[in-house]
Amino acid sequence: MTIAHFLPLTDISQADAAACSSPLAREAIAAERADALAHSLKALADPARLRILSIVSAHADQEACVCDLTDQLTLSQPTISHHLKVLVEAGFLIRAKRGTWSYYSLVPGSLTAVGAVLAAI
Amino acid sequence: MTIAHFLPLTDISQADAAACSSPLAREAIAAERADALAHSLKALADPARLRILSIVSAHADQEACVCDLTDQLTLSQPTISHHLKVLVEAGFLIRAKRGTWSYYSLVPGSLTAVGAVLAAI
DNA sequence: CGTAGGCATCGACAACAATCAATGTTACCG
DNA sequence: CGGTAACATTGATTGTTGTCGATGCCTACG
Repeated sequence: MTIAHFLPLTDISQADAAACSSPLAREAIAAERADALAHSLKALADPARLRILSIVSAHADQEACVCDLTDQLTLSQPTISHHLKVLVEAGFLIRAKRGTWSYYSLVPGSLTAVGAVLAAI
Repeated sequence: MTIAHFLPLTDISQADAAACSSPLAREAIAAERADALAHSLKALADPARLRILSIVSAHADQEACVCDLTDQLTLSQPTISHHLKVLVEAGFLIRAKRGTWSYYSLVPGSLTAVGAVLAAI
């Protein structure tokens, strides 16, 4: 009978850890969740895309067409289309084509959700 | 005397906008703010770095040494050092060297701040 | 129909970033 | 001191990404 019998199992496993290590208060994020979150953040981590989201969000009807963006961003039209595609595929924008124009609008709650996950890390 | 005299100034300026455009409810994000936010998000937009932050945050004393990270991440030690440097320079981690070991801890509120800015876009 | 305008896609290129092996630096220990 | 252990830095490589010109597609309009 040793003192180990009176310790919780986690303390026994800690005996294997390095000397510098301290106990865990909870589980760390899983690898797949980190991958998914990183994917979302990668879509947001570009100045042009952040400005696109902000311009869309600043419109009274929460909608902007590509011409609104080419006016305000000093980028070529193909580049803006590329950024829009990234944001749509990441789930932050949805596209609505009406006539000749394409209108982009925010997916409600998508930015808030990412922000909340970040704050919970 | 035309009808324009009875319209608010914003409507007059809107006359210059393209036909597809809708009125703005507020200002969009400034270019420099977008740059700064993108820089922060770029530091976070990597699975390994998110896991590092989570592992640090999961420790009871909110502190982890490099050996904790090399144990849990399947990455070489130089790569982990590189990610740690990125997170320190972006203002999410601080480094405390004690003896042979380097201990990394979260900068309080840094993640929450980014999350809040995101949600406000 | 033919033409023009709005937008998406393609292909190419340059800049950047993630990774690792090798090496350097610093502190501890015998 | 010499050796070892923990971590940082360097250099090279490879994959990724932002950007643009050229082109294609679709819709409206005369």
